[in-house]
Amino acid sequence: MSQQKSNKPAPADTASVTPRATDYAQWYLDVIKRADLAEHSPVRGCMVIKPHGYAIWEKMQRELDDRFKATGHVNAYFPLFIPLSFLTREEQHAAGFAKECAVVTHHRLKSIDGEVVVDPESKLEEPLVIRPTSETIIWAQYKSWIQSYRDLPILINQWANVVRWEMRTRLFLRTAEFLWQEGHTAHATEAEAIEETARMLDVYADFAENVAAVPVIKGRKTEGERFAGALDTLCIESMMQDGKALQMGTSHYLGQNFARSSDVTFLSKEGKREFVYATSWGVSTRLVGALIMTHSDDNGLVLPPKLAPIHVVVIPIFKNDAEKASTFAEATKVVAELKSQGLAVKLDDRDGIMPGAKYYEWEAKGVPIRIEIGPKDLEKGSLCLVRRFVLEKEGETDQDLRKRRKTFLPRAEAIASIKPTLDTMQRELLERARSLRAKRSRVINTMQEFENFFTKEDGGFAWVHWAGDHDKEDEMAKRFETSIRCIPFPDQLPEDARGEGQCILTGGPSPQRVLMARAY
RNA sequence: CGGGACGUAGCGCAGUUUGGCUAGCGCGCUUGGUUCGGGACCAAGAGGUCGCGGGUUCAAAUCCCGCCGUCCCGACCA
Repeated sequence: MSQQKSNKPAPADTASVTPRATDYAQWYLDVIKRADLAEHSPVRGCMVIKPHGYAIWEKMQRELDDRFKATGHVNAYFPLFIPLSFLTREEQHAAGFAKECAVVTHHRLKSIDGEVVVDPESKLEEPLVIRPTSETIIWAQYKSWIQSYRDLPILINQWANVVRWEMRTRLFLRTAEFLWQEGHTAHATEAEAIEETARMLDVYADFAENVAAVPVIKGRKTEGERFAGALDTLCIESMMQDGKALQMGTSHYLGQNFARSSDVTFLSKEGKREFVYATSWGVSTRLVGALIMTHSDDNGLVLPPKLAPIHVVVIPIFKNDAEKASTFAEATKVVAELKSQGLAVKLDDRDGIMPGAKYYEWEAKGVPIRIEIGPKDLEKGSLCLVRRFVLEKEGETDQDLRKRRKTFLPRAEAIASIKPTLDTMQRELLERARSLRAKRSRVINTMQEFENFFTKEDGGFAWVHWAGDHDKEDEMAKRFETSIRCIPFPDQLPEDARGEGQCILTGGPSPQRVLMARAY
């Protein structure tokens, strides 16, 4: 954890790779700032996503969008404003979002004595809610699109912003306005909709693990944590470096609730009039927060290569004009060769900045590989490759770690090694996150163990048998600040956590363990 | 929305208790020179509605009132 006295961070030598939980919130903000990802806007609870942060989100969008297309979905766009009466059609849904809605009530301003105010004359007949999610407005539209089973399924995704007026906000994790994608599908049968719900959860899990290198537990929310208006909410849960859980994505089976409240019916093959079955699913810019809290270290952001807007940064090193000319010439060539391999490469040709300063800067931004090109490399026909991170070895000092990140290779070999190295880094990040999660996961059989785990020890993921009801869940939440993150699918349980047992609270029979943890 | 802390140059802060000279410091920025393989140095320079509004006073960054914002802790949550 770097203690910053000025805006110059502590030297990397003093850094530890896994930040301590107590300072975690501060560390998190520090990484965001140093990586230049985002900042608070003067607008209440809102975030400005800066170019580097947005570039990462764009990479995520593309990876997700490709997967949506591959599973037959198409993109569309629906309005930002939801008439109040639409939102309240589905009772539970409205109740769930009631406390966090921004509402537009007027449509005009007026100048009174040189001061611009809301014109009271311009009051809307019906208030417009700024979408906290789009189920209601989309289903109002689907009504006119669906008459026959031949119109189904509708498999639509929307990339949009939504607003939820949260009391307390944190950059990327919870902001008043956030960017996301929301899929809204309509089906003729229950089975098809349920299948879609599971399919999209798998898409999210695939993205999380194979692109973001964030290992996830797939499971089902308890009744209390279920999406407002859904019959079933599936989710992926991941563990951050401080042991807390983060919900990374949800996929809801909505049954016929929204079809019923918007009166969307169709004629089946058999000529029967039925309500349409629905799903919705979404992930948000919170994923960027997950990325930061899963991989980064005290030197700043660490990006999985698949989400890195820049794969390689090339830094020429020189002492005089002659050296500058020769190293730049070589650097330019190297950049071109790497680009022709389809890599995103940046040449840092800024003048008057010490090479060391550049190293720190690009490391803070999470660029996976740095290539240094100096006179010695030109002489030897070699390149100096430095990886953003390598897997730590037991008892290794920061100095050793740093040395091990650096390799000198003959030029051709170096250039050929970039892609495989990126692949390795991608794999190792997932591996590292998995092993951290394993270290902080515990099969727990008694309340005493549970209490120790979350009060005396650092806590993490607790696998416990649970048969308590809703109130008992709240009780646990009050006592330990933990919640049931999900009821995992059976194949998601660690080997030693499988099978039936007794509830740690009531002693009643429990068919399987659930995942309990503190959460963001 | 409740409890706490804070708001002074792009960033980090001192100054506020006890009102008083032209509002300071470090980093960053600009220019020139020397530097350049892990955060350079010297010199000169630019940069301020002291969060906003009102009040007290000969005089307010400093005292009083109101508002706004940020962070931390609760309740709410992707």
